[in-house]
Amino acid sequence: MLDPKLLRNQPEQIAAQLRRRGFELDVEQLTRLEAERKQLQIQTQQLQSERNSSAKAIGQAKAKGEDIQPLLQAVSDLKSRLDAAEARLGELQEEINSIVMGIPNVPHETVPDGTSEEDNVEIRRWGNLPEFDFEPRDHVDLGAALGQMDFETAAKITGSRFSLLSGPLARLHRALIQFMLDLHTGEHGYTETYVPYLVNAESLRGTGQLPKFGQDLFKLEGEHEYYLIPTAEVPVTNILRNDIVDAGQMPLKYVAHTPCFRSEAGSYGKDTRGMIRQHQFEKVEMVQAVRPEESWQVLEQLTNHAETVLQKLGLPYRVVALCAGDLGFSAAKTYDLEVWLPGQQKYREISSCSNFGEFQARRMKARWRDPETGKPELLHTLNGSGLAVGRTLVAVMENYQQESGAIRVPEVLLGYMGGVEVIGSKASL
RNA sequence: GGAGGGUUGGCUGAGCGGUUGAAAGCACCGGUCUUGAAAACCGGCAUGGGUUCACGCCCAUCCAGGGUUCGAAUCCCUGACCCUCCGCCA
Repeated sequence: MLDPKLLRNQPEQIAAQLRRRGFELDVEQLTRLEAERKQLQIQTQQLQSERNSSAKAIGQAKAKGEDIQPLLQAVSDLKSRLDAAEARLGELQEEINSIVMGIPNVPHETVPDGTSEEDNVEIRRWGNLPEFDFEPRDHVDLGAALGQMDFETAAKITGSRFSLLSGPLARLHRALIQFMLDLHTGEHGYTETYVPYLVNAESLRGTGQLPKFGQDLFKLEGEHEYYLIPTAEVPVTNILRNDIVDAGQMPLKYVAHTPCFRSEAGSYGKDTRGMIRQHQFEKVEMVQAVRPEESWQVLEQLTNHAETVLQKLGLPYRVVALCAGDLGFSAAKTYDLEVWLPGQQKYREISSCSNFGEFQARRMKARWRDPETGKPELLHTLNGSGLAVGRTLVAVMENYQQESGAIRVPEVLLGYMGGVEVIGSKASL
């Protein structure tokens, strides 16, 4: 949520910034509603003030034993006028609020211009692309040949966009999770958290998935209005909702592994092959809550934390700055990490690291006490995948494949693999 | 599933329907004292909104939403969440 004061006082400037990301702010409508609200609010408050003072006068008169009938007479029609004013004000505020909740974050000045993925800007590359003296296969072929990745059976159990892993490949998947958590807790200073995988609507509003993107979510039927989490960002960031954090505890750094559930509505026909785009996938997510003045520096650090995972796994990648038009709803700036997939001969997104500034914090009233002022102030939130586990598995399979179709286990994962060094060798079966 | 109890400021915790936006304690900030610190003492200290050049003034907020009333933290209804006991259970 943007600062309502800013929205009120300089709507044109904000509209210009939002236009960069392709969002058209109806300034005329907003200023009209605001003017109306203001006038109505003043009027309502005057009536309330009148009610309060007359009620007080009646109380005092009664205490002195005076006759209160004339006073009661005087306020007889106040109530109806006040009720009407309050009702209209409430409607108006609701209307304004629903508009404001639907306005995306303003892109940071360093975010490149552009309207789509095509305009994203490559920042840096790491690693050498693997060279094969055979035609590299993609993870679907590799997995099928191994007999350890089975989309048909997953479709039987549930439907499309689910996967079934087995044997050493399933273990490799788990090993990646352990490795990532150990790395972020052990070397990057994050606190491991275990969180609910079902969340309420308020939490989704806090991080920005609602009210606009309900169609991307799986919603439970039944007694409770609960949703499956689309990312750990939702439960982890909402730890701070309605909280005031002591300055001494900052920065707060959380890491969590969770499954993520996405309906992928509107992505029909896109990435239908393999594990790239699934309704259910595992992700290790880093979340930070920091002092406002630190957030831009922290975004760079957090991105580096995600990069470290790829570096340790020896997976070549590039870092891309999303252009304004490609930014997510709540983000002020985002770096995507794209890993090299030999099977597709392409870089594919494997992590997304964003600074949300105070956008999420304002929605969820996540604050910290600034020792300078002694006042509670909005903190800044950031998060990044560290990493998407399914896609990392894909990347490992494709980059570490052998001509035989076997998969060599990356060095850093050996300790998690119970002695398996090559998946698909006789020894692993 | 059954029966009770609860939700008040950063925290703990009082609160007869009428100067209660809210006692008290803790925490925090400032001051006195002290060589310094602690202790003691004095003072300050909720959030959001409106208005003012400013001092200030006004409005809202005691889980949420309705209701009763001239007036609600306080009474009534509904809901959410938490706790205790019983039952069931990984």
